[in-house]
Amino acid sequence: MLDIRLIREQTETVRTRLRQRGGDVWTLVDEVLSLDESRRKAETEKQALQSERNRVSKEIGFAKKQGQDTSPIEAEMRTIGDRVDALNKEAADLDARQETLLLSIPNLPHEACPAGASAEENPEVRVWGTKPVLAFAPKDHVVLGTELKMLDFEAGVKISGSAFVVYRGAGARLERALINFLLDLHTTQHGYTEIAPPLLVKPEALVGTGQLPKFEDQLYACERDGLYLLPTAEVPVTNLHREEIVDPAVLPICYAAYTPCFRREAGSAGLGTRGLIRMHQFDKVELVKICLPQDSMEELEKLTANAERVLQLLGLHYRVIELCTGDIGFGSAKTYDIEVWAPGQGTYLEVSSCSNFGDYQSRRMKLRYKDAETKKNLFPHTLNGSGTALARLFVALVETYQQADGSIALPPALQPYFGAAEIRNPS
RNA sequence: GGAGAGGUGGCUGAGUGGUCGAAAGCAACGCUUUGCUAAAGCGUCGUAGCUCAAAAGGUUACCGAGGGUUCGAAUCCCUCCCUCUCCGCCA
Repeated sequence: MLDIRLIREQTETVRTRLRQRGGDVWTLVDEVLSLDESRRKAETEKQALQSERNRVSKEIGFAKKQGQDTSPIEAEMRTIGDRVDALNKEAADLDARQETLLLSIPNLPHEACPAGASAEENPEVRVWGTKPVLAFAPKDHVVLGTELKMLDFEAGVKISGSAFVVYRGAGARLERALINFLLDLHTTQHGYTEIAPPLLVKPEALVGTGQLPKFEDQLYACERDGLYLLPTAEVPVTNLHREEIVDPAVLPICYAAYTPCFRREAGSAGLGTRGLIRMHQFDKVELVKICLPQDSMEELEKLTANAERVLQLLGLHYRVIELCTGDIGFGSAKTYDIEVWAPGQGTYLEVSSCSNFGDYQSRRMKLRYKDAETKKNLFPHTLNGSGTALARLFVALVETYQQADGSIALPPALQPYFGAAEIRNPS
């Protein structure tokens, strides 16, 4: 969340930057400021009374020891107590309202975030490789996966409903090979520590990373237990250090985690999309970083490069785009999306979104570090990016490496993980 | 799920109604002494809010969480949560 002091002291800047996101969130600035003013007024008044009460209470203690009758003062203090209670309620109420409001205000886009109204204005940053040229009409992954008995969409529907899939045989094995390949790459080559987190998380964790309170309708909830299925490993992994004061010497902290991700995709336009493109459950390897504020932009570049490395090693053509102010996510200050080419789709698919959240998440989750010089507790910056999403990587992979005879030739990097060089029809 | 024990500052641990944000020890940091190390001495050493132009200072809150009793609560009462041990169940 945004620092209320920043809103107070640099109101115009905050308003302007929020405005760049589009919509009308910027209008919440005035609301939060007026709430803040009443809150502080109530607080100050309350504290003056409490101070008075503390002082007199001590005097009563002394007087009683000397055997004096203190009942008149006590009666007087009772009325002060009542006023304190009332003011306390008022202050607590205003504080809660301010907190709620602050939690629903998105992050400020960074100066380095390109201005723009919508996805159409996202600039392309770079392109790697070229679109593969096939000597035949490419099949899409649904056809390929079904023919090779790797993907069973009907079974997914039977067991769990639409937008669920069953991987089987070589498909299940390929998925597992990809997971291992990605984790090994990031842990042994890029210096990330592997994490295997719980898949059910508390609401506090989701507030910390920004999914709650605003996006509850996108989450699967286990109401009996007050837990949610995670929509991304970003949630448990970033929250590993929630409410901690970390030693700056250990920064940057770099974590890599494989987890399934669960998303309701309520109201999502693409939910009817054919195949694996948009599922309620999909696998993902997520990269998370916690670093010093001055390092976060450089870390974002590294993080993005680490995710790109996946596609390079797999020989998949991709492009990197930068999200403009009108398109970046709720908590993000700057985001790169990596889109891989899928020949069967004839389009680019987003397989990674790498974001610098600045101190937006760490403030929400009270994650801090003690500054070596000033000894003050400051908020570190958090980042995360997919490294990468598996389902769409699967799509790009089988569609790119499909052969004229309907088999799939796997790229060399994956062969040791898969245990074979190609996937053929098992029958 | 059943029974019991317990939750106090980075850690250990004292504190059963008043001057306690909290003794003491350890750890950490700074200074002094010291050829280095070690040791000793002195000092500093929680978090958040409000106030203040800022710093200093002042002030409030926080002893698992939330309520209650009281002029006054770490301390008394209630509810909840968590941890540990044992039993049951279980991958």
